[in-house]
Amino acid sequence: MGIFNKLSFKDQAFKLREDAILDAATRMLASKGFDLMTMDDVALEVGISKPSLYKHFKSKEDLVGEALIRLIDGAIEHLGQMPATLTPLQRLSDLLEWALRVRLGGGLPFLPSTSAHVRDMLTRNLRYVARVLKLHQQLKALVRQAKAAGQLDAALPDDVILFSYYARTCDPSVDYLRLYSQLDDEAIVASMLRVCFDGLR
Amino acid sequence: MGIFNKLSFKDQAFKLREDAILDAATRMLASKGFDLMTMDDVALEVGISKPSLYKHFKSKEDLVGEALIRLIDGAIEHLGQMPATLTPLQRLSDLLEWALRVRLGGGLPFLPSTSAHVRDMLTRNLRYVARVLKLHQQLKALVRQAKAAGQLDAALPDDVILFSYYARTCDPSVDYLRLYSQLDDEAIVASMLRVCFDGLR
DNA sequence: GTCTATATAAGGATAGAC
DNA sequence: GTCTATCCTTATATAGAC
Repeated sequence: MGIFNKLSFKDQAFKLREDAILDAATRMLASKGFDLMTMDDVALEVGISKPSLYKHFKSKEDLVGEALIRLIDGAIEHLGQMPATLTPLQRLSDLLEWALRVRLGGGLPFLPSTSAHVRDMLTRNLRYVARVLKLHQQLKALVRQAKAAGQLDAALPDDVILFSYYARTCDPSVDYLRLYSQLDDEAIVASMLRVCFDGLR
Repeated sequence: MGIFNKLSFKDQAFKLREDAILDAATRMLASKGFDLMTMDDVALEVGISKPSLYKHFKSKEDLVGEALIRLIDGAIEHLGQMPATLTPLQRLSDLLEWALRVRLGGGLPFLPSTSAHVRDMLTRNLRYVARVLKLHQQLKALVRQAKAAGQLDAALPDDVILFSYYARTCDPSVDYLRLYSQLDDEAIVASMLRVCFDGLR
């Protein structure tokens, strides 16, 4: 029994450290991007050595994949927690707002991959692809409901709406507005939502 | 006199090769992005050796900067050639359409820098910054005219409109639509324009 | 000015001691 | 399981011959 408790404690500590690693990786991905995030940096930030890091994640690709899976799961969870009273369009808007706030708070956008390298890497990560597909199906259903209710432009193909929607979560204008405009985070979120659904006109 | 002609010929050949290098770099930046574009690849594609490549451009950053300057100049030139009859909004729409077609044809988006690394690099390139600023001023004037004429949402700050506009030229949804939707290039351009100015609603 | 050959540096990944 | 020390590959950049 004592042995089992001891193992359990170890496992708990292991799990805690794993979360710390994922947190650090997420922060660094958000600030520096995939290519400039080094395993040395992550290990240093967490306060462990590189070989220890590799005991948790067998490669950099694996680590990044897990961080993104956690993010997608957060989005799915946020979708599931929404009050039943919201319309499909309100759900889409609410999730985008959530994603923008996560990002402005130092987190990651989903669809972080404007780079073909990262995109290909993620495509080979079957667990990641499965999660993204699950989220994609839920969002596709919302888009169809919103279109049927006249809340989204029915002349636009589903794919166009969905990919444009994803693209807004990783829109570089957020970074530029933060750098070069006087808007605070609240105003940035509000502007992005308005531009997304109502356009520039 | 003969010597001067000879030098002139050499210079011409040098200039031609320089254009070939920039063409190759542009194609590779568009397809692989900054980090995966190697100087070896560029030299190989042009058919010269790496040291020769470094006779033309003193660094990878320099080469990429020149390629992007050429691109921005193309945009400025396209703006200048527009018929005088176009309204400010039509000019903005026309330039975005041009940028999207350039990109779909294997070229580059301006504002290629969703990566902080590339963005910082370009910020240090004063010649590039100067060109971008020139284009930015022209577009800002167009945005203000369009707003005054009621052709753009006056409730949106200029910065929001401008950065969102730039972001549409490098929108990752273009890549995803090409990969995963049935739309041809014409339909993609039309959809992107509609989404940009009228939103998803 | 062009090449072959090489210096140099960064970073992903691991061997082996404890 | 954790560390120190190291390997190995890749890619930028250059030295030096012709």
